[in-house]
Amino acid sequence: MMSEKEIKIESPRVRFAPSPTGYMHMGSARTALFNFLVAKKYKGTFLLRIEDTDSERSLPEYEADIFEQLRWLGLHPDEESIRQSSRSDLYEGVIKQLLSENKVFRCFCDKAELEEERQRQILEGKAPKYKGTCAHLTENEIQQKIDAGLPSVIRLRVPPQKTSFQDLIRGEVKVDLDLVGDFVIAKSEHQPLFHLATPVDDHYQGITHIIRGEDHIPNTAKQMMIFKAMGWNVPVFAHLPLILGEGGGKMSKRHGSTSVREYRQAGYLPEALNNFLVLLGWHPKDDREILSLDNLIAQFDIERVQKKGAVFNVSKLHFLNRHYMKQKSSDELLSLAALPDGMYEKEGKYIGKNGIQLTKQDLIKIIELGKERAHTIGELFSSALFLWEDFDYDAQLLLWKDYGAEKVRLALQQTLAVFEQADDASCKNQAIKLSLDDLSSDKGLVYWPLRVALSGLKQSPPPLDIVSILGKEKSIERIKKAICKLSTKF
RNA sequence: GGUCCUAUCGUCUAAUGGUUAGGACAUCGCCCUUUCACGGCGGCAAUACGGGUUCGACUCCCGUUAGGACCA
Repeated sequence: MMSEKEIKIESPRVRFAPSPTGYMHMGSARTALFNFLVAKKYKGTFLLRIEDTDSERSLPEYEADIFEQLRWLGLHPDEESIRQSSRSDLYEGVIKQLLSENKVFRCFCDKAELEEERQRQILEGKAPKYKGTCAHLTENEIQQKIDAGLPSVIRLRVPPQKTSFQDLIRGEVKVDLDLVGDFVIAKSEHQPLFHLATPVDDHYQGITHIIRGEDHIPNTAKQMMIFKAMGWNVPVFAHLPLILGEGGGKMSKRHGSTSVREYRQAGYLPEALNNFLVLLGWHPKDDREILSLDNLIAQFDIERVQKKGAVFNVSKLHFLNRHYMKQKSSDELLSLAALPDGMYEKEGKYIGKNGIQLTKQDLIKIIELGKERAHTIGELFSSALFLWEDFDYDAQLLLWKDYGAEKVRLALQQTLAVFEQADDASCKNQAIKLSLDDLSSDKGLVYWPLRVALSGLKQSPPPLDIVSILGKEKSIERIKKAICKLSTKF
C-alpha cells in the first residue's frame, strides 16, 4: 500500500526546464503551471531554465516564445533565468571531477559497431545495453588511443543493481539499472549531454522538487546516478501524466493546434488556458472547477494529481473561455480584439468595408452582443459582419411562417412607416419598440422580416439591437431594399 | 521487441472496504423567446475482463486485455 504519510513541502525550489526546439507546447505550459503552483502554494521559488545543450535544434526564436508565453500566462519566474549553453565551465568541472574519481570512463568504441551490437541485442529480445568494452582500460591503453587520435565519449559507471525512487504522484517507482548500462554523459569534457547538464543544474540551483512530464521517468534513473556519483542529495520527483490528443494518442498537429501561441492567436484567454490545463490531471476537492490562478494557488495539491494521461478536450476549453470572456467588460474585450477584416480607424471613426462609420461606442455595443455568442476573442465580431460588409440574401428568407409574400410585404411597409416617423434617437435607444410591437399581435410577423432585411441572416442578434447601431437612415435603406426584393420576386 | 507507467459515463474527474457510484464539459429534451445565443430545469450515460482476499469490493492482491511513454 502506498505510504499514507502527509506530504510536507517546505519552501520548495522548483524549475521549468524546456528545450527551445519548438514553439511552447500546451503540455509544457501545463508543466510550467504545476511547477508554478507548487512554488506559490508552499511559499517557494519558481525558476526557468533553458535547456539548450542541443545546439543544432535550439533556436533563439523558440526561446523567445517560451518567455513570451510564460509572461502572457502570468507564470513569472522568481529569479533570473539561466541558459545551459552559457554554463559549460560548470559541467566541465563536474566531468573532470568524475574522471579523476574514476566514476566515469572514456569510451573509444566505434559508433557503427555499437549500433550493430544494439540491433543484435534488440533482435535477441534483450534490452540494448553497452557491453563495457572500454570500462577497464589501463592508463597506458587510454593514452595510446588518445595519441592515436581516436575519438571518444564519456560514460558513467553504472552498478548493475535494482533501485527505486520516490515519486510524489506515483509512489515508489522501481528501476533495474542493469538494463541501463554505462550510459554516455558527455561527448567530451566540453560537450555535456542532457543527462549530465540537467542534474548538475538541478544541484547547483538548489532544486528540491523536480516536476516534469512522465516521458522523463526513464531519464530519472540515469540522472539519479549522477547525483549519487557526485555525492549530492537527490531531489524529490513528481512525474505528471501526459496530455493526449483527441484519439487518445500523442497530441499532434493532425488533431489541431499544439502550441500555446496558436491558442493565443485564436483568441483564447490566459485565464481559460490555465484553468483548462490544470483540470487535465487535477481536480479541486469541492468540485468547483472555475478557478483563477489565485484560487489554484490556494487549493492545488500535487498529491491529488491523476496518474492517467488526459485527453485534450477542446469543448471544455471553449466553455471556460466563454466563461472568462463574459466576465470581462466589453471595453476590455475590445482592447484585446483585432478590428474586423477590412475595417480601419480614421479620426476616431471606424470605417467598414461598406463605408459604414462606427464609433467606439458602437463597437462596444457590438461586442456586448458578440460575447454571448463567441467562443473566442477572434469570434467577437463574427455575429455582426453584416453591419460593415455587403451581403445578399434570398427573398424567400423574408417570409415568416406560412404567411404569403404579400402579407409580409405589408408588414414591412408598416415597419418602414414607423421608422420614417421616428427620429434617429428613438431608433438608437430602441424607443420605436413600442410602435413596432403595436403593429401585430404576432410579433414574428414584424420582427422576422426586419431581422432578415437588416442582417440577411436567419440567425442574428435581436433586430432592435442592430437598429440601435445602424441608426434610422441605414435601417430604412435596408428595409426598402427588402420590400423591393419582395415585390420583384413574387 | 524489451522496460516502465496507466485503466470509473463520449471527455475531464469525485468517491482511498459499506454511496441510489457524485460533479463538470459535451449531448438530448423542456421552459424562456421574433431567430441564434445567453439563462433556468430535467434526461441519457461509467467502475475493461477473469480470478482471488473479505460479511462486504470502484477501492486491496494476482492474471488477462487494452492504451501510453521510453529505448529510437
